[in-house]
Amino acid sequence: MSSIRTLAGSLGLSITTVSRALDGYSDVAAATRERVRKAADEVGYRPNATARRLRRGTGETVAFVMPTEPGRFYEPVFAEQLAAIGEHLSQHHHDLVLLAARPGADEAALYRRLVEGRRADAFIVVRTRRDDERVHYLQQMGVPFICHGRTDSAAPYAYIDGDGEAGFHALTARLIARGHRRIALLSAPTTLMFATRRAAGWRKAMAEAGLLATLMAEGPHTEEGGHTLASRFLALAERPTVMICATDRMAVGAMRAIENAGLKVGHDIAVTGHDNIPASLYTDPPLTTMELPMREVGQRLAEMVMMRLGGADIRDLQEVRPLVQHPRASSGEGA
Amino acid sequence: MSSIRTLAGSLGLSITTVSRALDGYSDVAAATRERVRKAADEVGYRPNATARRLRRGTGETVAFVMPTEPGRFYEPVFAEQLAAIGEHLSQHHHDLVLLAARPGADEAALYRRLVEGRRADAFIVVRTRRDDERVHYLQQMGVPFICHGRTDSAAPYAYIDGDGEAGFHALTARLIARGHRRIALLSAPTTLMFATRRAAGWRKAMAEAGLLATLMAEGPHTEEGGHTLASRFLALAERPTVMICATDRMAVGAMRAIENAGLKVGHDIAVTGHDNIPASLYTDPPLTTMELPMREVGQRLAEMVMMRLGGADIRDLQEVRPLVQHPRASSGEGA
DNA sequence: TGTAGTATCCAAAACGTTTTGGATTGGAGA
DNA sequence: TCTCCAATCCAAAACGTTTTGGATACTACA
Repeated sequence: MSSIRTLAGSLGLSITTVSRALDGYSDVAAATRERVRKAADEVGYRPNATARRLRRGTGETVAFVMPTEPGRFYEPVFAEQLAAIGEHLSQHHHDLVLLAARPGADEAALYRRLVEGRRADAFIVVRTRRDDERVHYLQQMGVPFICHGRTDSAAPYAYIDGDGEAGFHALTARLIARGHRRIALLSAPTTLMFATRRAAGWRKAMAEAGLLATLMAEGPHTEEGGHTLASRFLALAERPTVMICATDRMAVGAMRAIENAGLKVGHDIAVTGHDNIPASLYTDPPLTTMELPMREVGQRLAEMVMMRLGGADIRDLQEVRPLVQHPRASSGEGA
Repeated sequence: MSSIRTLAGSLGLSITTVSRALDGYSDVAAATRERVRKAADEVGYRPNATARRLRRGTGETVAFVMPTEPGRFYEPVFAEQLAAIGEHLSQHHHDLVLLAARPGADEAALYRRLVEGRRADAFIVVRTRRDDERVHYLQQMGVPFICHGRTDSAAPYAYIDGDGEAGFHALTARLIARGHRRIALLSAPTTLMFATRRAAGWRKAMAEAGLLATLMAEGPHTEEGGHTLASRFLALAERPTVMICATDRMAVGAMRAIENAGLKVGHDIAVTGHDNIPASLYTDPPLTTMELPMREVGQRLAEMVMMRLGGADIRDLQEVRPLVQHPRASSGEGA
């Protein structure tokens, strides 16, 4: 029944010695250690994770709560990131537990349940909002966490984020240099931090060129959202010559609206996105975009969680990464 | 320190009574139960999950191992399914732990670690293969699991699957009825069970119409894979008038290859896919596809796992679901 | 020979619950 | 008054580890 007990029994050793042999302590003879290791291998003994966790006082568990909105709103980006996080954490013998909740009451209750029941000893917080109650709560409870994205918190917190502001600034400046003047921004909801940052980059480049940053609208960051906002801009008397979209999914919707209006993307109107989703290479024409490589982010997120759990200082766990630009034909650039 | 102990102490009750009060046993007075409940609420007491699991002997944990291939190969479909599973499991106070491994040695080692260390008491197995060692292993160890997709196992196993065979059969028959004769299949690797099933449906419809099912090629189910296979078919002397793709991502790649060759999708050549990814509505023209709704599958998968853990018979947990067809302009159908 | 030091092992406590098997009390019925 | 039963509570065991604080035997050295 009790696994380490039977193993110890069959070897004529105490469970203490078996435990210490397998953990590589120096106070067990090399010969004994080998004997124990071999026997454990043979019977496929592996310490019961729950018991070890209880004794050690650590759950060895990191929680990832997916924000799910009602309706079709999944983030393709999550899958790749999750795979990277899971892969990396399991190398450190930690489990990634995945939960899902709609932002709001459900989400708050879930966080409380996880923290109070000690079901997770660290969190990864994604899709950060400008005023983010998840961050407030975790700070207040003193639970370690790493954000993917920034927030408007006064107290310091650990994060990794793509430099969306610099990315959109560079993109906008590039397009202005190519002669564009009426540059519209199709933004995601600005309660989301990433949308705010990207908008700031666009606005800054416009200001530097002495252009008015008036052509901005925000909506859901889906194909449909992009389609709706683009249609609105197309109806203008003086329509924009560029539509900068907050995400590739929005850009796909915008491209469709433009073509439906009998115009040619990349010729009559430039379109750009963000994320470099696989399909962006296969739109017609290929979509100009930029990205923060999700595998790397996932891996780094996992590393940062482990460092935080190891006691690393929050201030050493704040990273802003440059985005990789992919200029393509949808903005009259690239191949 | 010890949470239930302090709570009991502050109430002047034994920990037994506190525990039973919170669990709703009938041998504690109604008044006491209320008193305990209120006190627990006030101090935010929640039983330590690890301790409860150890005592109860159940990990309350379901594992989901994502198959990750090297290179860019994420499945957008996973994210939505995972969200649904996570949401549903957590209602039953179970955790979904997410791991990732490349099919092969890594994957086998991971399964062993999970099972032997009792880190999971049930599994969800996705992207099933015709000869699937994960299924063999779990059957042999007697660990409960549910497959998304079928496999060639002799022993019974629990699964939920879309009826890809019927779906591709219906689609092919529909296109034959519209006058098509040279119908090509752009298949995913046939080691994957879903690819085999879909191919079977296509082949059957061709046979019923007395047509030769020779135009078939297989490759990675990505945009690039679809592009490559489509290019190959376009080089044929007598090129196909339909390209049925195993997935929407392949279809997106195929559409691009066709347009690059100066042909018009939906007019010169019909293209179809499978998955109904959000972008499929926004390709030009909109992509004919079909789907097994992932939210429903995720939820059902979670339910089935709970039933299996509750001792339900495997034979009652085998479901094949019809696909929802979405005929659109890429095959000259729909709006 | 005695003693200190080292190498190797182990019994028992602890982690925070749930559950088992009573113990105690008070009231109803004889 | 005594017995029995129901209602309410509780002490202690158990879950399977890890860790603490020795115990034992052997070696080396004086």
